[in-house]
Amino acid sequence: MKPTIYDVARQAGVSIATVSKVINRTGKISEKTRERISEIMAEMGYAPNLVATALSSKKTYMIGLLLPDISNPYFAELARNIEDRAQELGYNIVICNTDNHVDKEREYLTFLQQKSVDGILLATGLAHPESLGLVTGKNLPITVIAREVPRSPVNTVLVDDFMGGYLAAAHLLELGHRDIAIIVESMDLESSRQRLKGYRAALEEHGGVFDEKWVAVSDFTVASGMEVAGGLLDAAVRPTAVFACNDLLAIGTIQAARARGISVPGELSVVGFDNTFLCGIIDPALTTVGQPIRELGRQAVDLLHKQMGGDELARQRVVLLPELVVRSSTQPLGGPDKAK
Amino acid sequence: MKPTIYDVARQAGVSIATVSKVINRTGKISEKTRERISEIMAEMGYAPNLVATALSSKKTYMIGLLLPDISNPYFAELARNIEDRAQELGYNIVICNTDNHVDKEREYLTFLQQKSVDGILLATGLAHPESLGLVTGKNLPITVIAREVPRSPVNTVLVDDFMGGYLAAAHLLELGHRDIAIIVESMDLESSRQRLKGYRAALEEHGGVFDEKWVAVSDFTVASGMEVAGGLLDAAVRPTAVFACNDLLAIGTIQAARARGISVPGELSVVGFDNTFLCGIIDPALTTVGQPIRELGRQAVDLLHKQMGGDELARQRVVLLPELVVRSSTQPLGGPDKAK
DNA sequence: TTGAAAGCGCTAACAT
DNA sequence: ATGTTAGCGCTTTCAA
Repeated sequence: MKPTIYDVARQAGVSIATVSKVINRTGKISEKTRERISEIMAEMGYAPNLVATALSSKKTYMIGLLLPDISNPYFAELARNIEDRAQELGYNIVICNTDNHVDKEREYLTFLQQKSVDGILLATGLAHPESLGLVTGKNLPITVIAREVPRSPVNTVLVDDFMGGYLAAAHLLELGHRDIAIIVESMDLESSRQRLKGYRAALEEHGGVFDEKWVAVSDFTVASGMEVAGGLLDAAVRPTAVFACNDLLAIGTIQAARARGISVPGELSVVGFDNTFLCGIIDPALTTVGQPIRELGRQAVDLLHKQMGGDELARQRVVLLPELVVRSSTQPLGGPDKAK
Repeated sequence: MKPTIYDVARQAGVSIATVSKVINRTGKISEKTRERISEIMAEMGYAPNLVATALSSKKTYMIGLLLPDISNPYFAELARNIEDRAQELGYNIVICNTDNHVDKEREYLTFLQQKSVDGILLATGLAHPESLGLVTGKNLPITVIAREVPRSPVNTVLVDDFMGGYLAAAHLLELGHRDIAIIVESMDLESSRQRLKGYRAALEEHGGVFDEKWVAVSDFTVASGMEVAGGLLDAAVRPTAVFACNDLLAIGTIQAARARGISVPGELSVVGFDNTFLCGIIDPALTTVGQPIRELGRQAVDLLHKQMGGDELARQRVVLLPELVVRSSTQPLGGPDKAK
């Protein structure tokens, strides 16, 4: 059997309290006994049972991470950065795929609480206020990532989606495009609404006119992006540029264009959102609005960490700024020669 | 404060043992009291503290998953399937990114043990026998995924890499190719060696000759695949086909070809390995050797589950079969017209 | 500086 | 059918 603190104490001829103190570097212990006990622990191959520690100290050093689907590159990259930072701080990450289902979300939330995770990182879709209620108030630290939760006093880390939408549209407008379609992921997401608003603002600011016919809604898969983009491209009047609200949809759009013999960026410019590694992999390389995924992950963990530290800080919202990353999927209307 | 089993017992006027029994559906409890206690628990919003449960029952319902990098699509997809199955069985997954570093691997391994996870899923690279020793013997259930660990009595789930290599090469040979290069991920991996052997076997079986000059070694990134493929393509005599040992490398190969104005599949056929969702996203769509990722994940969890159930089953190795998935990145040597 | 002892919240014999 | 009680392995006052 694995040695316990009792075994160590007996072996060293001291009490378990003393051993506990050298383990945790708490209290006052003479240099001599500290060393002796340390040696003995090493010899015996002793390692504290962290479940017992958790029970008495009420800290599990576990963080629950809720996201729609870890196999989605955006979330995979996010998860990676989160885990890295958490690890640095001594925390483990428990992943929970919700598929944006309210039930799954709720199920995980209650389960994680029973497991006494120290905090929760919420990067999943429909952060229904009701679901949030499951956590909020029960003084379980939580921070929401990349999701705006209006009217809820929770810590949040996100990118400026409005600005992102603006950047994408402005880029296309500057290239001379006027018939710019936008494909949003879902109107249920505040981030989608913000990106749409940003797109609209850019349009109007540049003397353009916002037209409902250029707004298409899909879900978050390549396939649905392809389908929705197809509808746009088959319409009587076809857009010369498409702003897809995430890279997957942008890729779907490119595929839809290819299937119809429409060249990108020759006849159609495409802008994505997220700047996942996919952008560099597809052809043409995708111009996109880059989210600082790494920072998003780190800041979220840091913010949560503060809360978990008992820091009764006022709830805050950290807004990171997106950045336009120009690659090869966009070009001036009418071709590079006629560049404005 | 959250109610404990004592609160419930007091409220119901019974002993905690009775409450425990209705929680766990163990022992004999009259229908009446069961219902009454259930109601009371619901009223009080009682939920068992799983840390305490874990301490006394010695089961945490946590599984540690070690993989190189969750942001790699292959592992992300694997992780997704693993989490799904684990969730069905009531287990949570703790992710650990090792970057194939022996130290990180070791660190996580000891840490997970202290946290008393019920089992470990090892999908990380250099499963050094020594590292394995950290777990093996300490009767911590473990199963290794997609990694062959020679001479170690651990449960394993993997695909037949030899067959995979064979399928890839045979496909190219049947298309008439003779100058077929292979890019392996790392010769340290048994899977790489097996794929290479399969490739070689196919070659020789088809009357070809194995030539060292067609074997290139890279690591597991798109960039390195691109670089290594570049070397192959710039050589005096250029291959007409490349078998890359994973999709990322295959994509790198396609990019290297594109950068040189070499058309794929026109002048160069490319086959990948894994069948991640990337295959359908890039242009041309990638012909690849498909791993049954979903099955891999599920079977691994199931196998681990048996062990955790105390099933003293003999160690076993489950070998799943790969399948060739033909898409658009391969074509007969000399063009589709001259198809053999 | 060190130790005794009372929890933490639950499970599981063993009694009743 | 229900209750008593001794742990599980550790933390943390409070004494000594």
